[in-house]
Amino acid sequence: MNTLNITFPLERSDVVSMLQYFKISPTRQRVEIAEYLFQRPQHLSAEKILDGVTGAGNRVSRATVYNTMGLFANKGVVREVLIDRERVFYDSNPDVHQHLYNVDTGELTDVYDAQVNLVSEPELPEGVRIINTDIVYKVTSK
Amino acid sequence: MNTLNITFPLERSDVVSMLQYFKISPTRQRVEIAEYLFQRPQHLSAEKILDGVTGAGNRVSRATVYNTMGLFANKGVVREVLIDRERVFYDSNPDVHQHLYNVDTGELTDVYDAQVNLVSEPELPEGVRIINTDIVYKVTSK
DNA sequence: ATTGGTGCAAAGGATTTGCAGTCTA
DNA sequence: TAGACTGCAAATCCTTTGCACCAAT
Repeated sequence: MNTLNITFPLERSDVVSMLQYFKISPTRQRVEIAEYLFQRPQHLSAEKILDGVTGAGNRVSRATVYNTMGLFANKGVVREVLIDRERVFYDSNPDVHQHLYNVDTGELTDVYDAQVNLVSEPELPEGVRIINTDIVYKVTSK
Repeated sequence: MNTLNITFPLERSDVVSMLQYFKISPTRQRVEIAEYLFQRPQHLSAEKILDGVTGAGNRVSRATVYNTMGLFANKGVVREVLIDRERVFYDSNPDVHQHLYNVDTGELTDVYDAQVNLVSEPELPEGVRIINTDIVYKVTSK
């Protein structure tokens, strides 16, 4: 069901393989960051990633976290989620899924909905192709 | 096809009615901002709105533009579009539509796709209800 | 040696906030 | 007069950048 067929949590050796698959050289910092991300499918901000990685006893700088997440998002290792005004989230869930965003709490959760496949692709302008389709249900608890 | 049945461009008197409909008191600044927004369906950043309104010979401060757009988005006058990392866009198009975002150019365009109605609503947690559903097709021109 | 990667601190830039002044019912 | 609104400037805070140092081929 997912492209990468990941079994969470991903072990270090699998992380290295994955990075190589994406043509990313597995430096110490990148591996540690990816290990943290792929403990389980999750949505994390750069700050949380920094905290998590350093909290696990590794040394990484903020700049490297930002650089690395930009790289990962670009290569398709994670998906950037721009929903919250405050910050960018990075999604380590490789399965096809949608998001539920609670505007009151700021909570972001995954939704799986098979019927969403019925969505037809739109007519595209010349020369462009779809990278991905983001579907976000904004909800309120009021 | 759209809730408000707007005919662009919206005239001043219609803008006033619309704001009242949304329970927003139509101050001079708010009316001028809304007039600018509803000249036609469009996606504008706060900065562009400020430029546009002041460029039309009106006096509005940056803070008021931000306050007003926050208010408009909250009340449902416009829709906030969070796609571009750089800034928030406000969408004055009241029709049901989706977005096409070109990651290479930063261009944001509307898409109308009837078949999208086939999307089923997801199962929701207790006590929450959907405000709206955002669908964004991210495309590349490479 | 050359290229790529990292880290620190400073810079950048959109948005928010505090607060005083203004308007309006 | 009270409450709502506006505007200015300062503050905030996420993210990017410049640049020196380090690593690996």
